Amino acid sequence: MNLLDDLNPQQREAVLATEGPVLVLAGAGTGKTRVITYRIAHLIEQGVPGASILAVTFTNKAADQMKERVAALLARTGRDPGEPWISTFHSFCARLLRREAQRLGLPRDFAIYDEDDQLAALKLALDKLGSEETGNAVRGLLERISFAKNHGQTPELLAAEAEDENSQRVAKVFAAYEEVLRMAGALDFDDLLLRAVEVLRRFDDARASWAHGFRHILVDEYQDANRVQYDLLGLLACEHHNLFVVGDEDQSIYGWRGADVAHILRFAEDFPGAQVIRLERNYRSTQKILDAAGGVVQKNVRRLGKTLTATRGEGSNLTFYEARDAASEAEYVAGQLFSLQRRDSSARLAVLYRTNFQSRALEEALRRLSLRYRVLGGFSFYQRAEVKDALAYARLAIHPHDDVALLRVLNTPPRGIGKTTVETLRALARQRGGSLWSAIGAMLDSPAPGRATAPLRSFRELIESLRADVAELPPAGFLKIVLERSGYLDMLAQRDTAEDLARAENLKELVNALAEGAERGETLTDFLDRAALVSDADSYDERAPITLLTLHSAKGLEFDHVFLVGLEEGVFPHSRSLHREQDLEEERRLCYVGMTRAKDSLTLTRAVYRRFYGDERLQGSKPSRFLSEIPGELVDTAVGSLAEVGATRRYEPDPEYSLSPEEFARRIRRSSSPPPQRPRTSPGGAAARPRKGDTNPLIGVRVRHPTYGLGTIIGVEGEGDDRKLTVSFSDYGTKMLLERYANLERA
DNA sequence: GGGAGATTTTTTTTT
DNA sequence: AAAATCTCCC
Repeated sequence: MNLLDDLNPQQREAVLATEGPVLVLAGAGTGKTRVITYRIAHLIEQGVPGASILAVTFTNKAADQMKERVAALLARTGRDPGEPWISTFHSFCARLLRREAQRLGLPRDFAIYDEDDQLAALKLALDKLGSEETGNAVRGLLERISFAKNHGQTPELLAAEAEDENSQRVAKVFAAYEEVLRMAGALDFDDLLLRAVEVLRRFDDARASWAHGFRHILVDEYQDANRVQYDLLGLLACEHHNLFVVGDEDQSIYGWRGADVAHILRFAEDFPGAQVIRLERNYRSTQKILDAAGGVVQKNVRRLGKTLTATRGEGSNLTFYEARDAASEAEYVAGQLFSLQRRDSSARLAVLYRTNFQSRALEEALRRLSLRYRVLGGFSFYQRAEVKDALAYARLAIHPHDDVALLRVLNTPPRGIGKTTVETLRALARQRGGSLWSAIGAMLDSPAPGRATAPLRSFRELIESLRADVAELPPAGFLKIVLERSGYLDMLAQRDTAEDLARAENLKELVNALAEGAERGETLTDFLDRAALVSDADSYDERAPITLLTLHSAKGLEFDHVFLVGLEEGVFPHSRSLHREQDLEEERRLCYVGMTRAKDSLTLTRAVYRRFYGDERLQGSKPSRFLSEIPGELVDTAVGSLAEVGATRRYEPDPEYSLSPEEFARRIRRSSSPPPQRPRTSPGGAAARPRKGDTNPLIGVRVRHPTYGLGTIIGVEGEGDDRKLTVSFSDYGTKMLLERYANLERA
């Protein structure tokens, strides 16, 4: 049986072009993964050893899927798949670094810091600098550091070119952060890529041997490559030049993580002699869905452009539903899911949204109808506190100078080492320029015994004993000992709530997972790597009848019927993308990705009013601009929808909004467009009627702000110079302003 | 040192 | 609304 018979002419061309650089521009649903997997199978069939093939993806999900499919194809042809390297960029780099770590002076068993760890490390760094930053600012700093790293910056470089005080500070924090990681023997996600590139750049023999080893390199979703990943590919392909990349510039949705569409746009210049093959036959969606999605993304400027042709026929129109609020939006979606499922119990259905918080309303509605569903995202197993605690003990046993891990478990379970002691230890560590672990040693060696001496001593003994065991025992056995000796299980048993029971169960699960891993030959370090590198999206279960997921995690998946919810300005496109054209283009691509997940039907919904941050007020919204970018003739309005798709109705934020659904719908119908204007509010006017207990006459006053425009005062706090006003703006949501600075005028 | 209660923050998207 | 963080008191 010939594999090539399964492919169309362009796909076949891509599979057969085995020499030199190749760029496959593959629109959504055109068989991108198919081309990669068939190519791998074809190469192996041609006698290329599996181990000389490297295929990289961005997600574990994609990597797993690819492995499975390649194995299935080769089983068909009766070939032994050998061991092609199929993994994500990050786990490939981790693997490379495990072999090459010593060259860089890294411990062989370096830890991998996930985002939580990074944040904790950054806080430690800030603490060392005596900084006061909290929550918000810390995240921002981490982003800046990551950005710097991904653009080839070091703390020194950054400091050298810093022009203002702020940049100077970032450079300083960056340096302190790097020092925390260095001392902990840890690498963050960015480091994995950077350090792998460093090895290949600095050591000719290393580069020669890795580049020699991979005769064929294949890359999925090339549009998501950032600069470091691009560099890595260049280095790995430097000998054989057989670099095969597949991507779609219209599906580049990771710009915020450093992905640069430019890489795919100029592949042919970067790799001279590259062949470019286009796949434009779409096997997934109906033509109407493709045209609708195309209509949106066509508004983008930075793209190569392509037209997808459906092989599955025209299909039916999209559906639009405008609901009153998030709850009724969810109710509508749930109802539709219910009847779709009734019609065809094997149909695979999905609800896509921009941000995770939108899942809550949907979940409630689904549960009311007793629909079974899965939510992608949220807490993954490895992110649970108890799992992270257990793994932190393991990390400490391997590398006790890991401050982040140490702080995590120092007093978990409670053993009498509280804030004061931790502060003392931190001070000591700072002063000695060492880790907290060595500070514990120093403290215990000093003559003056304090209140925490005994607990610290027993903690030290605990970790020492685990250090001795970690080398001796199999991973699962070791973890069991960790849980017993640390008193973690006792703590859970003692508290004995339902939650603790579940935690204990999870830990059992973790021990099992380690045992299973060990059967596959995984070491404890391998397991820790995997725990750090898996993501929520990897738990995707193909058989689940209904899946709720974000647009980002939907990439690469397909469903029979798709519901895209929350199509409102500020939600999707996201409010933080509204002010930069390039961000908007990315949102538009995200919309394209979401729409093209659908095979048979696509329903778009939005809520007129939505609640944010558990605010008691509902915020009015404008329909997402994407709705008006879809050719109108492709969309039908659902029965019961409050408005047609094209209606550019505009709603004021409505602080006192409290109409019944019926009354609400009636008013909207009556005043079709223009919107249901509240009577102009004035102090004391009917519409400005304050809520109970609120007597401040300013409430309800309409004001104008120089940048935010028109708004309504909905809250007053404080007196005189420090008076703070909460104002609800039509286009910018609710803001808290210091009256003194806000420059407000009565409207 | 620890916990209860108050206060503040969170909402992009992921390896 | 829920989670994270802070504050205060025993």
